[in-house]
Amino acid sequence: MPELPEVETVRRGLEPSMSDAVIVQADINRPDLRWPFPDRMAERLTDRRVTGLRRRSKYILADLDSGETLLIHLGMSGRMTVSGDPLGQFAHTHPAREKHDHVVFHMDNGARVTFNDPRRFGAMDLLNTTTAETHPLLAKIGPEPLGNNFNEDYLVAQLKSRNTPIKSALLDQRIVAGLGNIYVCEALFRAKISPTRKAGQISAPRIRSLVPIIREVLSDAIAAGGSSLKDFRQADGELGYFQHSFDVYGREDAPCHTPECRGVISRITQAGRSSFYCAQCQR
DNA sequence: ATAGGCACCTGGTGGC
DNA sequence: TGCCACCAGGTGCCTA
Repeated sequence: MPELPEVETVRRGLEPSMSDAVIVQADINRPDLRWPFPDRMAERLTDRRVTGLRRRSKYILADLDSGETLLIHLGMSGRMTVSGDPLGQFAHTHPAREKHDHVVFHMDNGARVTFNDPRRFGAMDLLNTTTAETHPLLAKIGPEPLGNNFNEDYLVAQLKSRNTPIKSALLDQRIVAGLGNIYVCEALFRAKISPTRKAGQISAPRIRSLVPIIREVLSDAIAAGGSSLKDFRQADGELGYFQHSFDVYGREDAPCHTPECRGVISRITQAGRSSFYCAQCQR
């Protein structure tokens, strides 16, 4: 589910409940997600004020007044939802604990933030705020696609000597952060580039064209409140709308959206994952 | 260094 | 209903 736009949507949804609020209780309902939780995680979170909520790639980073930062990754199926009354003005009830509710943060404003993740590919860790960028999970990640360090010259230089399909290259988080299977397919469609084309053999002008397109695809999705598939929900439980805007993802055998194009969308497997594209107009 | 494949885990869907 | 195969948003790790 969660690529950069979904993670950013979740971050924004959590902000009113978590930012500048104190975690008065942390329920840790199992010992691990993808990896074991850090030592004494509940104690290290309890009574800590969240001083800021950031996002880096697909990670949410909650800065704490202890000088530590809580790192959260949603994996494939992770969700974070808010219940209760963040303003703390009214009596309210919280929903019962559900299956796969692995971590629950009780905030001093009355909000409850629940991390639910059936497949448990997600992760949490605690790291020093000042050295967060050197954390093993963050150290090798490339530039933010919506930031200034991701630009045309950079992408051309990165892809120039790559012998891997452009699809795989754009999924490589070391080249650019935050893209996943859906938005790579969508960006390549808008750029009219076949996912099978070797990155290094695509002309510089076409590579350059990918930069504003990637920015646009991600911005559109964030503006729509995230997408992704079937069950993506924003922190307030509302469904994201971008899923209604997919041109290729999940549209196997459906007509190509390019005006005048008579093609239908194909699904192929690359590196074990589905790629959707129009073989007629993506070259 | 780079590229490709597997593993981790659960649930939903569709066919028989 | 039951069983089974296949598919799913990610990414660390291992092997050539």
